[in-house]
Amino acid sequence: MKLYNSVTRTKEDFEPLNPPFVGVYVCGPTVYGHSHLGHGKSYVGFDVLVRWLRSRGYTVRYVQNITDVGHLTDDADQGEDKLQKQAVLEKLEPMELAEKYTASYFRDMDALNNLRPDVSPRASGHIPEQIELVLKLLAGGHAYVSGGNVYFDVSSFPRYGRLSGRSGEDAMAGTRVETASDKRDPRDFALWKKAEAAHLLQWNSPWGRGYPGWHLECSAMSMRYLGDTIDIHGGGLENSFPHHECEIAQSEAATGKPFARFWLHNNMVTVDGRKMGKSLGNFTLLHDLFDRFDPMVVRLYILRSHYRSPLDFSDQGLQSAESALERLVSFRNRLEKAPSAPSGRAEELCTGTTKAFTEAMDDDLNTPQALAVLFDFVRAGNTMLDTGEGGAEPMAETLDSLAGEILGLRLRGAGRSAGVEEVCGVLARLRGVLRTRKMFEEADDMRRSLESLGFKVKDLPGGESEISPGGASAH
RNA sequence: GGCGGCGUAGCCAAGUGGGAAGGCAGUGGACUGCAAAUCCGCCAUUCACCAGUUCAAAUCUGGUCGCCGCCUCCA
Repeated sequence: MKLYNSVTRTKEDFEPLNPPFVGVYVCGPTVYGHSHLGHGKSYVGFDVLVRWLRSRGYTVRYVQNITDVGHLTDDADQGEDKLQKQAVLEKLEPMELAEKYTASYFRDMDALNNLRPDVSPRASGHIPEQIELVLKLLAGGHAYVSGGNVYFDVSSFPRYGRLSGRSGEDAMAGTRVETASDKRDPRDFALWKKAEAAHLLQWNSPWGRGYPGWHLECSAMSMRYLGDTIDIHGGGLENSFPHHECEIAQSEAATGKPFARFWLHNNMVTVDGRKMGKSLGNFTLLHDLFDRFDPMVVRLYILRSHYRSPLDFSDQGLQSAESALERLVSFRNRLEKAPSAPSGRAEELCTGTTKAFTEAMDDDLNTPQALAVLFDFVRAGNTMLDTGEGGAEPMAETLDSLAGEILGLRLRGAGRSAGVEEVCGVLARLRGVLRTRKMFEEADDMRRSLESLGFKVKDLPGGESEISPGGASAH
Protein backbone atom coordinates (compact mmCIF):
# COMPACT_ATOMS: atom_id res chain seq x y z
CA MET A 1 0.00 0.00 0.00
CA LYS A 2 1.05 3.55 -0.65
CA LEU A 3 0.94 6.38 1.86
CA TYR A 4 1.76 10.02 1.32
CA ASN A 5 4.77 10.89 3.42
CA SER A 6 4.89 14.56 4.36
CA VAL A 7 8.67 14.40 4.72
CA THR A 8 9.32 13.43 1.12
CA ARG A 9 6.10 14.98 -0.22
CA THR A 10 5.44 11.86 -2.26
CA LYS A 11 3.41 8.68 -2.02
CA GLU A 12 5.68 5.88 -0.88
CA ASP A 13 5.22 2.15 -0.53
CA PHE A 14 4.60 1.38 3.08
CA GLU A 15 6.47 -1.48 4.69
CA PRO A 16 6.83 -1.71 8.46
CA LEU A 17 10.26 -1.77 10.02
CA ASN A 18 9.54 -5.04 11.79
CA PRO A 19 6.70 -6.85 10.05
CA PRO A 20 4.04 -7.70 10.97
CA PHE A 21 4.23 -5.07 13.71
CA VAL A 22 3.33 -1.48 12.99
CA GLY A 23 3.76 1.32 15.49
CA VAL A 24 1.40 4.23 15.00
CA TYR A 25 1.57 7.40 17.06
CA VAL A 26 -1.02 10.12 16.60
CA CYS A 27 -1.03 13.49 18.33
CA GLY A 28 -4.08 13.48 20.58
CA PRO A 29 -6.20 16.29 21.94
CA THR A 30 -5.42 18.85 24.59
CA VAL A 31 -8.26 18.24 26.99
CA TYR A 32 -9.46 21.67 28.01
CA GLY A 33 -12.67 21.73 25.96
CA HIS A 34 -15.15 19.55 24.11
CA SER A 35 -14.17 18.09 20.75
CA HIS A 36 -15.26 19.81 17.57
CA LEU A 37 -15.64 18.61 14.00
CA GLY A 38 -11.95 19.22 13.31
CA HIS A 39 -11.03 16.63 15.91
CA GLY A 40 -13.62 14.36 14.37
CA LYS A 41 -12.11 14.59 10.91
CA SER A 42 -8.59 14.02 12.12
CA TYR A 43 -9.31 11.04 14.33
CA VAL A 44 -11.72 9.40 11.91
CA GLY A 45 -8.96 9.67 9.32
CA PHE A 46 -6.38 7.95 11.51
CA ASP A 47 -8.94 5.42 12.70
CA VAL A 48 -9.43 4.35 9.09
CA LEU A 49 -5.66 4.10 8.70
CA VAL A 50 -5.44 1.76 11.67
CA ARG A 51 -8.44 -0.27 10.54
CA TRP A 52 -6.96 -0.62 7.07
CA LEU A 53 -3.52 -1.66 8.36
CA ARG A 54 -5.17 -4.30 10.53
CA SER A 55 -7.27 -5.63 7.70
CA ARG A 56 -4.06 -5.85 5.67
CA GLY A 57 -2.83 -8.30 8.30
CA TYR A 58 -0.54 -6.03 10.29
CA THR A 59 -0.40 -6.10 14.06
CA VAL A 60 -0.84 -2.46 14.97
CA ARG A 61 -0.10 -0.76 18.24
CA TYR A 62 -1.97 2.52 18.13
CA VAL A 63 -0.81 5.14 20.61
CA GLN A 64 -2.55 8.48 20.95
CA ASN A 65 -1.64 10.83 23.74
CA ILE A 66 -3.88 12.91 25.95
CA THR A 67 -2.28 16.29 26.58
CA ASP A 68 -3.19 17.40 30.07
CA VAL A 69 -0.23 19.64 30.83
CA GLY A 70 2.33 21.86 29.21
CA HIS A 71 0.32 23.57 26.50
CA LEU A 72 0.61 27.30 26.74
CA THR A 73 -1.87 29.89 25.60
CA ASP A 74 0.34 31.85 23.24
CA ASP A 75 3.99 31.60 22.36
CA ALA A 76 5.35 28.14 23.02
CA ASP A 77 7.68 29.49 25.66
CA GLN A 78 5.57 31.91 27.59
CA GLY A 79 1.96 32.45 28.53
CA GLU A 80 -0.40 30.47 30.70
CA ASP A 81 -1.05 26.78 30.79
CA LYS A 82 -4.29 26.30 28.87
CA LEU A 83 -5.64 23.71 31.25
CA GLN A 84 -4.86 25.85 34.23
CA LYS A 85 -6.57 28.84 32.68
CA GLN A 86 -9.72 26.87 31.90
CA ALA A 87 -9.65 25.16 35.29
CA VAL A 88 -9.75 28.53 37.01
CA LEU A 89 -12.69 29.56 34.83
CA GLU A 90 -14.61 26.39 35.62
CA LYS A 91 -13.51 26.35 39.27
CA LEU A 92 -12.08 22.87 38.95
CA GLU A 93 -8.78 21.24 39.78
CA PRO A 94 -6.71 20.98 36.57
CA MET A 95 -6.80 17.21 36.74
CA GLU A 96 -10.54 17.31 37.35
CA LEU A 97 -10.89 19.40 34.22
CA ALA A 98 -8.68 17.02 32.27
CA GLU A 99 -10.79 14.06 33.37
CA LYS A 100 -13.97 15.83 32.37
CA TYR A 101 -12.83 16.60 28.86
CA THR A 102 -11.02 13.32 28.38
CA ALA A 103 -14.29 11.56 29.09
CA SER A 104 -16.09 13.91 26.71
CA TYR A 105 -13.50 13.22 24.03
CA PHE A 106 -13.89 9.46 24.30
CA ARG A 107 -17.68 9.73 24.28
CA ASP A 108 -17.56 11.62 21.00
CA MET A 109 -14.99 9.32 19.44
CA ASP A 110 -16.98 6.25 20.51
CA ALA A 111 -20.07 7.75 18.91
CA LEU A 112 -18.13 8.21 15.67
CA ASN A 113 -17.20 4.54 16.00
CA ASN A 114 -13.48 5.22 16.22
CA LEU A 115 -11.62 2.32 17.77
CA ARG A 116 -9.98 3.18 21.06
CA PRO A 117 -6.21 3.58 20.84
CA ASP A 118 -4.27 0.70 22.40
CA VAL A 119 -2.56 3.19 24.69
CA SER A 120 -3.82 6.68 25.60
CA PRO A 121 -0.90 7.99 27.62
CA ARG A 122 -1.31 11.19 29.65
CA ALA A 123 1.48 13.71 29.58
CA SER A 124 1.14 14.28 33.32
CA GLY A 125 1.69 10.58 33.91
CA HIS A 126 5.01 10.57 32.08
CA ILE A 127 6.99 13.34 33.75
CA PRO A 128 9.90 11.03 34.68
CA GLU A 129 10.25 9.89 31.06
CA GLN A 130 10.28 13.48 29.90
CA ILE A 131 12.88 14.54 32.46
CA GLU A 132 15.01 11.60 31.42
CA LEU A 133 14.84 12.70 27.81
CA VAL A 134 15.92 16.23 28.74
CA LEU A 135 18.87 14.82 30.68
CA LYS A 136 19.86 12.80 27.66
CA LEU A 137 19.75 15.87 25.45
CA LEU A 138 21.78 17.90 27.95
CA ALA A 139 24.37 15.14 28.16
CA GLY A 140 24.60 15.01 24.39
CA GLY A 141 25.13 18.75 24.11
CA HIS A 142 21.80 19.39 22.39
CA ALA A 143 20.27 21.44 25.18
CA TYR A 144 21.25 24.08 27.71
CA VAL A 145 19.95 25.41 31.00
CA SER A 146 19.12 29.08 31.23
CA GLY A 147 17.55 30.63 34.30
CA GLY A 148 15.76 27.47 35.39
CA ASN A 149 14.52 26.77 31.89
CA VAL A 150 15.94 24.14 29.58
CA TYR A 151 16.05 24.86 25.87
CA PHE A 152 16.80 22.68 22.89
CA ASP A 153 19.79 23.99 20.94
CA VAL A 154 18.57 24.00 17.35
CA SER A 155 22.01 24.82 15.99
CA SER A 156 23.18 21.42 17.24
CA PHE A 157 20.74 19.64 14.93
CA PRO A 158 21.44 20.46 11.26
CA ARG A 159 18.40 18.59 9.95
CA TYR A 160 16.04 20.98 11.75
CA GLY A 161 13.53 22.29 9.22
CA ARG A 162 13.50 19.28 6.93
CA LEU A 163 9.85 18.42 7.55
CA SER A 164 8.48 21.91 7.18
CA GLY A 165 10.94 23.14 4.56
CA ARG A 166 12.12 26.02 6.69
CA SER A 167 15.79 26.79 6.42
CA GLY A 168 17.45 28.21 9.50
CA GLU A 169 17.87 31.92 8.97
CA ASP A 170 14.71 32.48 6.92
CA ALA A 171 12.60 30.77 9.50
CA MET A 172 12.31 33.77 11.72
CA ALA A 173 12.03 36.46 9.06
CA GLY A 174 8.61 38.00 9.27
CA THR A 175 7.68 36.12 12.37
CA ARG A 176 5.19 37.85 14.59
CA VAL A 177 6.37 36.50 17.90
CA GLU A 178 8.76 38.07 20.27
CA THR A 179 11.15 35.46 21.51
CA ALA A 180 11.99 34.68 25.09
CA SER A 181 15.03 36.63 26.14
CA ASP A 182 17.02 33.83 27.74
CA LYS A 183 17.30 31.81 24.54
CA ARG A 184 20.54 31.68 22.60
CA ASP A 185 18.76 31.42 19.28
CA PRO A 186 15.19 32.46 18.48
CA ARG A 187 14.57 29.03 16.97
CA ASP A 188 15.41 27.23 20.23
CA PHE A 189 12.41 25.80 22.01
CA ALA A 190 11.61 24.96 25.62
CA LEU A 191 12.07 21.41 26.86
CA TRP A 192 11.42 22.30 30.47
CA LYS A 193 9.94 25.46 31.93
CA LYS A 194 10.56 26.91 35.33
CA ALA A 195 7.31 27.26 37.27
CA GLU A 196 6.24 30.30 39.21
CA ALA A 197 4.73 29.57 42.62
CA ALA A 198 1.18 30.19 41.36
CA HIS A 199 1.50 27.66 38.57
CA LEU A 200 -0.75 24.77 39.56
CA LEU A 201 0.83 21.99 37.52
CA GLN A 202 4.45 21.64 38.54
CA TRP A 203 6.93 18.94 39.37
CA ASN A 204 10.37 18.55 40.88
CA SER A 205 13.20 18.29 38.44
CA PRO A 206 17.00 18.55 38.41
CA TRP A 207 16.43 22.21 37.44
CA GLY A 208 13.98 23.04 40.22
CA ARG A 209 10.18 23.15 40.17
CA GLY A 210 8.77 23.25 36.69
CA TYR A 211 6.80 21.59 33.95
CA PRO A 212 7.58 20.07 30.54
CA GLY A 213 7.46 21.89 27.23
CA TRP A 214 4.67 20.96 24.87
CA HIS A 215 6.68 19.10 22.25
CA LEU A 216 8.46 16.88 24.73
CA GLU A 217 5.60 14.60 25.72
CA CYS A 218 5.07 13.15 22.26
CA SER A 219 8.72 12.17 21.93
CA ALA A 220 8.92 10.69 25.40
CA MET A 221 5.68 8.73 25.23
CA SER A 222 6.20 7.58 21.67
CA MET A 223 9.60 6.14 22.59
CA ARG A 224 8.23 4.57 25.73
CA TYR A 225 5.49 2.60 23.97
CA LEU A 226 6.75 2.23 20.41
CA GLY A 227 10.52 2.37 20.57
CA ASP A 228 13.02 4.86 19.18
CA THR A 229 11.78 4.59 15.60
CA ILE A 230 8.08 4.45 14.85
CA ASP A 231 6.53 3.45 11.55
CA ILE A 232 3.88 6.11 11.28
CA HIS A 233 3.39 9.43 13.05
CA GLY A 234 0.12 11.19 12.40
CA GLY A 235 -1.26 14.56 13.31
CA GLY A 236 -3.08 17.63 12.11
CA LEU A 237 -1.49 19.66 9.35
CA GLU A 238 -1.35 22.75 11.53
CA ASN A 239 1.03 20.96 13.87
CA SER A 240 3.59 20.25 11.21
CA PHE A 241 5.47 23.31 12.34
CA PRO A 242 6.63 23.84 14.96
CA HIS A 243 5.34 20.83 16.91
CA HIS A 244 6.37 17.95 14.68
CA GLU A 245 9.58 19.63 13.60
CA CYS A 246 10.56 19.96 17.25
CA GLU A 247 9.58 16.39 18.00
CA ILE A 248 11.90 15.16 15.28
CA ALA A 249 14.77 17.34 16.46
CA GLN A 250 14.65 16.38 20.12
CA SER A 251 13.98 12.69 19.43
CA GLU A 252 16.66 12.16 16.84
CA ALA A 253 19.18 14.26 18.71
CA ALA A 254 18.58 12.07 21.76
CA THR A 255 18.66 8.65 20.11
CA GLY A 256 20.70 9.19 16.97
CA LYS A 257 18.05 7.17 15.14
CA PRO A 258 15.26 8.19 12.77
CA PHE A 259 12.16 9.12 14.77
CA ALA A 260 9.29 8.42 12.40
CA ARG A 261 9.49 6.72 9.02
CA PHE A 262 6.20 8.11 7.70
CA TRP A 263 4.59 11.40 8.64
CA LEU A 264 0.88 11.64 7.83
CA HIS A 265 -0.93 14.94 8.08
CA ASN A 266 -4.65 15.42 8.13
CA ASN A 267 -6.04 18.55 6.52
CA MET A 268 -8.32 21.07 8.19
CA VAL A 269 -12.03 21.48 8.47
CA THR A 270 -12.97 24.93 7.22
CA VAL A 271 -16.04 27.07 7.68
CA ASP A 272 -16.75 29.40 4.78
CA GLY A 273 -13.21 28.73 3.66
CA ARG A 274 -11.58 29.56 6.99
CA LYS A 275 -10.04 27.06 9.33
CA MET A 276 -12.27 25.73 12.08
CA GLY A 277 -10.28 26.25 15.22
CA LYS A 278 -10.57 26.97 18.88
CA SER A 279 -8.87 30.32 18.63
CA LEU A 280 -11.17 31.56 15.86
CA GLY A 281 -14.22 30.47 17.82
CA ASN A 282 -15.93 29.20 14.66
CA PHE A 283 -16.07 25.58 15.69
CA THR A 284 -19.02 23.23 15.84
CA LEU A 285 -18.88 20.81 18.74
CA LEU A 286 -19.40 17.19 17.87
CA HIS A 287 -21.96 16.60 20.58
CA ASP A 288 -24.01 19.53 19.28
CA LEU A 289 -23.79 18.13 15.77
CA PHE A 290 -24.97 14.76 17.06
CA ASP A 291 -28.22 16.39 18.20
CA ARG A 292 -29.05 17.04 14.59
CA PHE A 293 -27.26 14.27 12.72
CA ASP A 294 -26.55 10.66 13.51
CA PRO A 295 -22.83 10.24 14.22
CA MET A 296 -22.64 7.86 11.27
CA VAL A 297 -23.80 10.70 9.02
CA VAL A 298 -20.93 12.79 10.35
CA ARG A 299 -18.52 9.92 9.79
CA LEU A 300 -19.67 9.44 6.21
CA TYR A 301 -19.49 13.19 5.64
CA ILE A 302 -15.86 13.13 6.77
CA LEU A 303 -14.94 10.10 4.67
CA ARG A 304 -16.43 11.60 1.51
CA SER A 305 -13.44 13.86 1.20
CA HIS A 306 -9.83 12.70 1.26
CA TYR A 307 -7.94 13.05 4.54
CA ARG A 308 -5.37 15.34 2.92
CA SER A 309 -8.03 17.66 1.49
CA PRO A 310 -9.72 20.37 3.47
CA LEU A 311 -13.36 19.74 4.32
CA ASP A 312 -15.59 22.79 4.16
CA PHE A 313 -18.33 22.47 6.75
CA SER A 314 -21.90 22.98 5.62
CA ASP A 315 -25.35 21.82 6.59
CA GLN A 316 -26.07 21.08 2.98
CA GLY A 317 -23.09 18.73 2.91
CA LEU A 318 -24.29 16.93 6.01
CA GLN A 319 -27.79 16.58 4.60
CA SER A 320 -26.34 15.15 1.43
CA ALA A 321 -24.34 12.67 3.51
CA GLU A 322 -27.49 11.78 5.40
CA SER A 323 -29.26 10.81 2.19
CA ALA A 324 -26.22 8.88 1.03
CA LEU A 325 -26.02 6.97 4.30
CA GLU A 326 -29.70 6.16 4.04
CA ARG A 327 -28.98 4.52 0.71
CA LEU A 328 -26.38 2.25 2.30
CA VAL A 329 -28.58 1.50 5.30
CA SER A 330 -31.62 0.60 3.25
CA PHE A 331 -29.54 -1.69 1.05
CA ARG A 332 -28.18 -3.40 4.14
CA ASN A 333 -31.71 -3.83 5.49
CA ARG A 334 -32.85 -5.29 2.19
CA LEU A 335 -30.03 -7.83 2.28
CA GLU A 336 -31.08 -8.87 5.76
CA LYS A 337 -34.52 -9.86 4.59
CA ALA A 338 -33.73 -11.13 1.11
CA PRO A 339 -33.76 -14.87 0.49
CA SER A 340 -30.21 -15.91 -0.24
CA ALA A 341 -29.87 -18.44 -3.01
CA PRO A 342 -26.29 -19.13 -4.06
CA SER A 343 -25.35 -16.92 -6.98
CA GLY A 344 -22.19 -17.00 -9.00
CA ARG A 345 -22.85 -13.52 -10.31
CA ALA A 346 -23.20 -12.14 -6.80
CA GLU A 347 -19.96 -13.82 -5.77
CA GLU A 348 -18.29 -12.29 -8.78
CA LEU A 349 -19.67 -8.86 -7.91
CA CYS A 350 -18.36 -9.17 -4.37
CA THR A 351 -14.91 -10.22 -5.51
CA GLY A 352 -14.69 -7.36 -7.99
CA THR A 353 -15.93 -4.86 -5.43
CA THR A 354 -13.42 -5.97 -2.82
CA LYS A 355 -10.62 -5.73 -5.33
CA ALA A 356 -11.52 -2.22 -6.46
CA PHE A 357 -12.07 -1.12 -2.88
CA THR A 358 -8.66 -2.47 -1.91
CA GLU A 359 -6.97 -0.61 -4.74
CA ALA A 360 -8.58 2.64 -3.62
CA MET A 361 -7.56 2.18 0.00
CA ASP A 362 -4.05 1.08 -0.93
CA ASP A 363 -3.68 4.37 -2.76
CA ASP A 364 -3.10 6.59 0.25
CA LEU A 365 -6.45 5.74 1.85
CA ASN A 366 -8.59 7.12 -0.93
CA THR A 367 -11.89 6.88 0.92
CA PRO A 368 -13.90 8.95 -1.61
CA GLN A 369 -12.89 6.47 -4.31
CA ALA A 370 -13.60 3.54 -1.98
CA LEU A 371 -17.07 4.94 -1.36
CA ALA A 372 -17.67 5.30 -5.09
CA VAL A 373 -16.87 1.58 -5.37
CA LEU A 374 -19.36 0.85 -2.61
CA PHE A 375 -22.13 2.85 -4.27
CA ASP A 376 -21.53 1.02 -7.53
CA PHE A 377 -21.84 -2.15 -5.51
CA VAL A 378 -25.12 -0.99 -3.98
CA ARG A 379 -26.62 -0.28 -7.38
CA ALA A 380 -25.55 -3.63 -8.82
CA GLY A 381 -26.66 -5.43 -5.67
CA ASN A 382 -30.05 -3.77 -5.66
CA THR A 383 -30.54 -4.81 -9.27
CA MET A 384 -29.76 -8.40 -8.34
CA LEU A 385 -32.29 -8.29 -5.54
CA ASP A 386 -34.85 -6.79 -7.90
CA THR A 387 -34.37 -9.59 -10.38
CA GLY A 388 -34.33 -12.32 -7.74
CA GLU A 389 -30.75 -13.28 -8.53
CA GLY A 390 -30.02 -14.17 -4.90
CA GLY A 391 -26.63 -13.98 -3.30
CA ALA A 392 -27.73 -11.78 -0.42
CA GLU A 393 -25.44 -13.51 2.03
CA PRO A 394 -22.09 -12.85 0.33
CA MET A 395 -23.23 -9.32 -0.46
CA ALA A 396 -24.07 -8.69 3.19
CA GLU A 397 -20.69 -10.06 4.23
CA THR A 398 -18.90 -7.85 1.73
CA LEU A 399 -20.79 -4.75 2.84
CA ASP A 400 -20.22 -5.49 6.52
CA SER A 401 -16.54 -5.99 5.89
CA LEU A 402 -15.84 -2.99 3.65
CA ALA A 403 -18.27 -0.38 4.94
CA GLY A 404 -18.51 -1.72 8.48
CA GLU A 405 -15.15 -3.04 9.60
CA ILE A 406 -12.87 -0.96 7.41
CA LEU A 407 -14.65 2.37 7.02
CA GLY A 408 -16.29 1.99 10.40
CA LEU A 409 -19.80 2.80 9.19
CA ARG A 410 -22.43 1.14 11.33
CA LEU A 411 -25.30 0.37 8.98
CA ARG A 412 -27.47 -1.81 11.11
CA GLY A 413 -30.12 -0.68 13.55
CA ALA A 414 -27.99 1.33 15.93
CA GLY A 415 -29.85 2.26 19.09
CA ARG A 416 -33.13 0.55 18.27
CA SER A 417 -34.93 -1.07 21.09
CA ALA A 418 -36.78 -4.33 20.70
CA GLY A 419 -39.98 -2.71 21.93
CA VAL A 420 -39.98 -0.18 19.11
CA GLU A 421 -39.50 -2.93 16.54
CA GLU A 422 -42.50 -4.78 17.92
CA VAL A 423 -44.76 -1.75 17.91
CA CYS A 424 -43.70 -1.10 14.31
CA GLY A 425 -44.79 -4.63 13.48
CA VAL A 426 -48.22 -4.07 14.99
CA LEU A 427 -48.69 -0.80 13.11
CA ALA A 428 -47.50 -2.37 9.86
CA ARG A 429 -50.14 -5.09 10.16
CA LEU A 430 -52.79 -2.47 10.85
CA ARG A 431 -51.80 -0.47 7.76
CA GLY A 432 -51.88 -3.67 5.73
CA VAL A 433 -55.46 -4.32 6.84
CA LEU A 434 -56.52 -0.74 5.99
CA ARG A 435 -54.98 -1.04 2.53
CA THR A 436 -56.49 -4.41 1.65
CA ARG A 437 -59.86 -2.99 2.66
CA LYS A 438 -59.09 0.02 0.45
CA MET A 439 -59.46 2.42 3.37
CA PHE A 440 -56.83 4.61 1.73
CA GLU A 441 -57.69 7.84 3.51
CA GLU A 442 -57.14 6.23 6.89
CA ALA A 443 -54.01 4.47 5.65
CA ASP A 444 -52.55 7.70 4.27
CA ASP A 445 -53.34 9.57 7.45
CA MET A 446 -51.53 6.92 9.44
CA ARG A 447 -48.52 7.14 7.15
CA ARG A 448 -48.37 10.92 7.42
CA SER A 449 -48.43 10.72 11.19
CA LEU A 450 -45.70 8.11 11.32
CA GLU A 451 -43.51 9.93 8.84
CA SER A 452 -43.77 13.17 10.74
CA LEU A 453 -42.40 11.27 13.72
CA GLY A 454 -39.45 10.12 11.64
CA PHE A 455 -40.58 6.61 10.81
CA LYS A 456 -40.20 5.07 7.37
CA VAL A 457 -43.29 3.56 5.84
CA LYS A 458 -42.93 1.16 2.96
CA ASP A 459 -45.65 -0.90 1.28
CA LEU A 460 -44.66 -4.28 -0.01
CA PRO A 461 -46.30 -6.14 -2.88
CA GLY A 462 -49.08 -8.38 -1.70
CA GLY A 463 -50.75 -5.96 0.68
CA GLU A 464 -48.20 -6.05 3.46
CA SER A 465 -46.48 -3.01 4.90
CA GLU A 466 -43.23 -2.37 6.65
CA ILE A 467 -42.59 0.32 9.22
CA SER A 468 -39.16 1.08 10.57
CA PRO A 469 -37.66 3.61 12.95
CA GLY A 470 -35.92 6.62 11.48
CA GLY A 471 -33.08 4.94 9.65
CA ALA A 472 -30.12 7.24 9.24
CA SER A 473 -31.52 10.30 10.93
CA ALA A 474 -30.96 10.94 14.58
CA HIS A 475 -34.56 11.25 15.69
C1' G B 1 7.92 38.67 3.41
C1' G B 2 9.24 33.00 3.71
C1' C B 3 7.34 27.80 3.16
C1' G B 4 3.26 24.73 1.41
C1' G B 5 -1.48 23.62 -0.80
C1' C B 6 -5.96 24.33 -3.62
C1' G B 7 -9.30 26.11 -7.97
C1' U B 8 -13.32 19.67 -11.78
C1' A B 9 -21.38 20.13 -12.98
C1' G B 10 -26.45 23.64 -8.94
C1' C B 11 -23.75 21.60 -4.20
C1' C B 12 -19.99 17.98 -2.41
C1' A B 13 -15.92 15.26 -4.46
C1' A B 14 -12.34 11.31 -6.97
C1' G B 15 -9.15 11.29 -11.08
C1' U B 16 -2.70 13.70 -12.09
C1' G B 17 -0.46 12.04 -19.98
C1' G B 18 -4.85 8.55 -24.19
C1' G B 19 -12.61 6.71 -21.65
C1' A B 20 -14.44 13.37 -17.10
C1' A B 21 -15.71 8.22 -11.12
C1' G B 22 -19.20 8.49 -7.13
C1' G B 23 -22.80 11.04 -3.83
C1' C B 24 -26.60 14.82 -3.12
C1' A B 25 -30.07 17.84 -5.65
C1' G B 26 -32.93 18.08 -10.26
C1' U B 27 -35.52 15.72 -14.22
C1' G B 28 -38.21 11.84 -17.69
C1' G B 29 -39.82 6.69 -17.26
C1' A B 30 -40.88 1.61 -14.86
C1' C B 31 -43.08 -0.11 -10.31
C1' U B 32 -47.24 1.56 -6.55
C1' G B 33 -54.30 2.62 -4.89
C1' C B 34 -51.10 7.06 -3.95
C1' A B 35 -46.33 7.04 -1.93
C1' A B 36 -41.58 5.33 -0.18
C1' A B 37 -37.62 2.27 -1.55
C1' U B 38 -35.52 0.22 -5.97
C1' C B 39 -34.27 0.05 -11.16
C1' C B 40 -33.62 2.39 -16.24
C1' G B 41 -32.63 7.17 -18.91
C1' C B 42 -31.05 12.42 -18.85
C1' C B 43 -27.89 15.97 -16.12
C1' A B 44 -19.46 18.98 -17.40
C1' U B 45 -17.67 18.45 -25.92
C1' U B 46 -15.17 19.93 -20.67
C1' C B 47 -11.68 20.44 -15.73
C1' A B 48 -10.11 29.16 -12.94
C1' C B 49 -7.61 31.87 -17.15
C1' C B 50 -3.51 32.47 -20.87
C1' A B 51 0.68 30.52 -23.40
C1' G B 52 3.90 26.28 -24.25
C1' U B 53 5.71 20.87 -24.48
C1' U B 54 3.38 16.37 -26.77
C1' C B 55 0.62 12.35 -31.93
C1' A B 56 -2.30 13.14 -27.28
C1' A B 57 -2.96 17.64 -21.36
C1' A B 58 -8.04 18.32 -16.21
C1' U B 59 -3.28 15.72 -15.66
C1' C B 60 3.56 18.15 -17.53
C1' U B 61 6.14 23.40 -17.96
C1' G B 62 5.85 28.85 -17.57
C1' G B 63 2.76 32.96 -16.46
C1' U B 64 -1.96 35.45 -14.66
C1' C B 65 -6.08 35.67 -11.36
C1' G B 66 -8.67 33.89 -6.99
C1' C B 67 -8.82 31.16 -2.29
C1' C B 68 -6.58 28.71 1.91
C1' G B 69 -2.93 26.69 5.61
C1' C B 70 1.73 27.24 8.45
C1' C B 71 5.50 30.85 10.10
C1' U B 72 1.69 32.39 17.93
C1' C B 73 -2.11 27.96 21.06
C1' C B 74 -5.29 24.74 17.84
C1' A B 75 -6.81 17.94 15.07
